[in-house]
Amino acid sequence: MVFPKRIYYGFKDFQPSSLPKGSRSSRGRRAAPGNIDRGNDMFAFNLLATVAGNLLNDKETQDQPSNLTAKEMKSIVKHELQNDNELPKFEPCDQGSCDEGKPNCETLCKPFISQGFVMKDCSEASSSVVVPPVVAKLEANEKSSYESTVDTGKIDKQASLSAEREKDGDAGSGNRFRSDEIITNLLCAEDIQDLDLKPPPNLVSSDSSVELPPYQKQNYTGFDTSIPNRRVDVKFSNRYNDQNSSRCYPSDIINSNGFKSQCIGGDRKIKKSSEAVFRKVKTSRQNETKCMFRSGQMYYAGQKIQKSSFKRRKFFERFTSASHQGEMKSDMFSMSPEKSLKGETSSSATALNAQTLKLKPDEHNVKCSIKSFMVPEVIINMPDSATIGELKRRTEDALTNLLHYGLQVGIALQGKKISDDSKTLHQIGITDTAKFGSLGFSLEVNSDYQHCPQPSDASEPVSWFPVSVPSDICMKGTQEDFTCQPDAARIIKKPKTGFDLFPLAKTEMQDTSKEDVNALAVVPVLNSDPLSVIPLRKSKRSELVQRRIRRPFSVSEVEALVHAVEKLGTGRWRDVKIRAFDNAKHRTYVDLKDKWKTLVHTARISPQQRRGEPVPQELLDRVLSAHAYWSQQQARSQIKHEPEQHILA
DNA sequence: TTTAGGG
DNA sequence: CCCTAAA
Repeated sequence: MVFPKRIYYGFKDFQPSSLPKGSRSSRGRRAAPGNIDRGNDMFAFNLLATVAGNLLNDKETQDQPSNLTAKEMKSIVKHELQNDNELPKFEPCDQGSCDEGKPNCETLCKPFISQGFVMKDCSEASSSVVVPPVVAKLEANEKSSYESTVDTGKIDKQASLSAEREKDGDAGSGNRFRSDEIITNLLCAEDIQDLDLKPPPNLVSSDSSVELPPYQKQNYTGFDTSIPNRRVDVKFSNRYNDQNSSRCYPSDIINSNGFKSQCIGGDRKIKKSSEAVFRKVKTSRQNETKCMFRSGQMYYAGQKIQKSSFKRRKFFERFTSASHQGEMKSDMFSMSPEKSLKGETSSSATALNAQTLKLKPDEHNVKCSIKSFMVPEVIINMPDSATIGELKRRTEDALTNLLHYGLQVGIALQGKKISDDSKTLHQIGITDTAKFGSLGFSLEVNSDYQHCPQPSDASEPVSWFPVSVPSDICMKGTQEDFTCQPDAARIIKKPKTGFDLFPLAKTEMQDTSKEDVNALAVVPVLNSDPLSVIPLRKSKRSELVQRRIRRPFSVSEVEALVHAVEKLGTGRWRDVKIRAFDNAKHRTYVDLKDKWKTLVHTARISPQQRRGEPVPQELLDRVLSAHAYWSQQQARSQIKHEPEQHILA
């Protein structure tokens, strides 16, 4: 997967009068396309996209044998995500677009965010004020140059798509402007401050609900030439308008964290199009507002982009039609069927793939290239005095956290979710005959997120630490709402990357209520539709429930377990749990029972056969003796009771 | 829900 | 760790 390391933003004067007055139903979660909410998804999305894009890193292609099961594929993808050691770098206002000598972009952006960026109060939106969307568009300033980068066989297709793009572009030309302008706008603090972000009267709503735009539809075109250097970008366009855009990432822009990319014609500016809808809501708590990020798409750039181009394709209908309300629309990604000779692996295949997926003779290879991910809805609660930088880091925290614990990978084929993880790619039809672009990846919230460790969890490694920023982060899942105990998310795991939380300014810390200081709370998104609140495990998609992460027992845990079992015996796992693991929320009594089972087994095998962290022999001896003792007790009690029952009978 | 045991 | 019959 390859994502741009930086995303550029530009602000364009909004045009309140031209904004349609959207209907605002009480349910309000899904607004009709084209309503007043259009626009600001872009910013929200890009915030997320940038973070996630960086998190996801450059896992560009994956060579998968076609007998790989969907489950395995998901596992691999997730593994890729989680193994990404790159520091998330969150740059909603890209430094790269700020010329030297200019004030830093956080300062520039602050007036923007303080005026209109923050939009929604999750809890009580007694009245809402709709802020006109601030539209940012970065338009392609080249489209002809890219043809040379793609296989000739695809030229025709691209040409036709180009034509379509032109057509659509004209339709939306009113909002388009050149990237140069955008960047200029972005860089001019005065301009930003001069923006009149006050909403027009007709956009003030007293409705108690806030209407949110539906998930963005995506138009996607991607041509994977299977030649990294000739990789062609995909393009997304949100549903609000079908304007096209394309982008090119000059090396000096994209380069970040060692990520090198090249762009022929490096003087050209990045091109991209997206929107974001922001709304402002009066909140009960003054000085605090919440950012609500709707899901969006991530843009990506190939590692060695030489040209970029956008073609369009009506692609999302499949997804939307097949999608359940509240379900995150599938992402796009392309797959290029690719036959592999025996033992041949793609040079871009990751080490993981290389060692995990050994191709058998005559096995077909399927090359998967993830083009983008959609990010589940995230709501971030923070004071409006916060700067963009804080928002960035807050979002980083949230996404980092979610990537570690809350996200799983979903796979869809032609818009239809693949629910059977055991099916192989071949069985599903993802083989030679796979149609280009028919496979979708998505990031989803997994139900086990509620199992995130708690501060009281004594068995948790010290790497758990309280988040030092006050924030509430709501996240809406893909298929199901997920909930997390409020304090369950007050800690996040410090990434191995050494990613540090930003220190909040003292003044701001003081302004924040104590209750919030250590809260990185994942709170359930209020769902106005009770019918949609369906327990995950009881849904038909139960197959999608992610397996809990493996958490090997530490020696100290084993010690506690052995001690408890010595005391209580082997048939009272609930008591063992309460006695020794009451504060280890991730250890269920079933887990303890299973662990005991494996301990007994471990104790019986030779030390050479044992794996994992070695358990002291002393403990294993105690396991055996305790097991023997309680087995005997159990047998005795049966002998003792059976006659009684016989007598009673 | 908890136990017990196979997968 | 998961799944689930049985209690």
